[in-house]
Amino acid sequence: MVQIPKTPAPPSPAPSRSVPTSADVARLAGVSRATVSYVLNNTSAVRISEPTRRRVHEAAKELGYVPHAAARSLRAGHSRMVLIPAPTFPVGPLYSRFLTDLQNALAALDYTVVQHGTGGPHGDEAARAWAELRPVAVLVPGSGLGPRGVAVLKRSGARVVVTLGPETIEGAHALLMDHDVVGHSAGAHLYDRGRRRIGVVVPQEPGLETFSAPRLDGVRQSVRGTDATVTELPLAYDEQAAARLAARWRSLGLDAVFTYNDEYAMLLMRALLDEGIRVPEETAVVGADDLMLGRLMRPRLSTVRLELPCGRELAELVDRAVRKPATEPETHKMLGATVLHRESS
Amino acid sequence: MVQIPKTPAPPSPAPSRSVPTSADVARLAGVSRATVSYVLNNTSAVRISEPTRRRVHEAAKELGYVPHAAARSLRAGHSRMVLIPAPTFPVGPLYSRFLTDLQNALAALDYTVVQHGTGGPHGDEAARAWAELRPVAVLVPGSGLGPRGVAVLKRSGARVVVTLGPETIEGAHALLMDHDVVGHSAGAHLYDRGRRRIGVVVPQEPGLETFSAPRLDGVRQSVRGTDATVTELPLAYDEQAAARLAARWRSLGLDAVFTYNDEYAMLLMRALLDEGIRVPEETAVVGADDLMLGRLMRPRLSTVRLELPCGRELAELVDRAVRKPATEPETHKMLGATVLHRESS
DNA sequence: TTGAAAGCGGTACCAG
DNA sequence: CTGGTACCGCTTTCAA
Repeated sequence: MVQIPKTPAPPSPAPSRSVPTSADVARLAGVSRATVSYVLNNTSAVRISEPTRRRVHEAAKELGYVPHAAARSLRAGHSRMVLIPAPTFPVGPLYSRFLTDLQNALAALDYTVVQHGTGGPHGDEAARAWAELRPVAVLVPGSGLGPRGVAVLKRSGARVVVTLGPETIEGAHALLMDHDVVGHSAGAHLYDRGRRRIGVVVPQEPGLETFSAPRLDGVRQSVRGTDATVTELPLAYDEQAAARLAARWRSLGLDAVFTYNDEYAMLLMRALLDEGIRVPEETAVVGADDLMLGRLMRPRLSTVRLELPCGRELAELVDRAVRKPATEPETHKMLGATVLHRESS
Repeated sequence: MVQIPKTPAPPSPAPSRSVPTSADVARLAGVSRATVSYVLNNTSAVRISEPTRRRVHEAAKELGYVPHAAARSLRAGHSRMVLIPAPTFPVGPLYSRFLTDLQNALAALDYTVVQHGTGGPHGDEAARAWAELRPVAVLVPGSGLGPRGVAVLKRSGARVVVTLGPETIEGAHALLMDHDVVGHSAGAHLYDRGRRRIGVVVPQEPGLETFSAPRLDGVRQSVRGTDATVTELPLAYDEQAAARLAARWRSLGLDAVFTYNDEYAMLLMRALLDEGIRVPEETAVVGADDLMLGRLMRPRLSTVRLELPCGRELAELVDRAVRKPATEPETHKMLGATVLHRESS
């Protein structure tokens, strides 16, 4: 039976140039849109005859039909999109791997993971832009999202908001990734090795305060109530700055330094060595993040290895929360830290 | 005037828990949905009285109304979403900065940038998942997208497909980011400095072939027709592997090595030095990507600095192509490379 | 200046 | 087993 289009002569001159819809597939297969939907979604509540299924599949393939996610989620009233704001600063291999793991784990649970490039600084206004996409879950690394932002997301249908930062936010699940454990480990390690005048490098680069402040704080905590002192050392990520700091090193009277991460450690350690300061005899140096390259320094760099939650764990937490949103926001302390003692401390 | 809901008693028991729509705003403001749309979009073709505008804005704010992007783009027939597949491997600070720049530039042109976490390896099936989102443009770094994938995207409404890779793909704009210029620069530099037996490190890590193969090829090209030889040196990113390679270094009889990038350079250089091989006297070492840390090595690491296109340029190209899709796919050679000669070569 | 109504592409009821 | 149809939330004519 030949299908006759309902509209006798559609004004569109070149139908080939437009995007195929399920109606086009239905027309070509000689069935209704409903049937197309049933077939392509393998709807179990409905049995479609094998010949029909084949015709639909063939028509879909021939037209290069791809379903329209927006239309689908509009109708469904919800999506399976997990939204993660894209980081605005260069991110280390650690976080990179974590993100890839997480994406794969979520993809395995049939979520669509999307990193949204935010215009302004991650803030409550950014939350509005995210909310427009009606994600089912939002994972926000770092701080910067306030209770208002969380509220906006929740009001627009997000069933889960998870913050991966140093603090708990009202209304959101929190994966407390408080970097203070890093500083704490480093501080304790240095104290145990007899160091008492501890410097802590704080990067000048913007966007890193989120991590550097808690790390500094962790060192402070670790020596609280002892006779050890903690000195904050602002440092920009370039050789001259490091050289300047090294030049006045002896006047600072420090016997140890925790450098925020391995990159700053390598930068500073090189400058110290060039200045004739012996490591670790005169000054112990501890970095963080366990970069491969730290092992190449002489002396080999001691470092604090951060243990991020594995992607699958987090993915399952998200999935659980999506399915049973009644649960109160949970707070988990997710971060572990281990000192890898090598030669520089 | 009190508004009376059209439906006498809607079955929804808790309307407070559902997402506010423009209809809710209209109801609260005592106007029609059309008016709400006009006000919130500042539609210039229609003049709305000031009191009405205020009422609408207040209602929207009170309800915490956020427009539904899917519904909007469904109605409009197009979106302003630019889709970029998320990289699946740890990415350097260089590319990281490039991406951030690009995102900002596109955001300034009022596009929504979204990185899509692909399940499988970037391929033509992944293109289907991207196409479901109906992005107006797709930027694909690396290779892995074939002509079929491009066709799928185009058929589902993408007005621009740009590949940022080593090769041109049928139907897509190509920003030829052929990393061969990196290898070429390094090879030429080494040849100029009298080196004739050149090794090239090729990382064993998966996902890096996209870059390593062209870089190797570039070195080959640079010495074609001369008496110089090029030797491929597979290397995993760990200390033992580097030590093993260094142990048999003298038997290889090489007087120079280009190491893919600075990280591998540092790894290998350390191993060579530990083996007692003098750099650069016996063997010259050149890395790539100009990492800060390379400067800290002794001898300071020579490197090839890659010049990525600036984000704004690319954003404008995309914007132009979106607005005038009639244009033939263009092919641009976007990559420059400069040798930074320091002490290791 | 404002409102009614027709869709955009899919899904899921209910009837046949 | 399949077709008709009423939506999902929003924009945009066309009338009033």
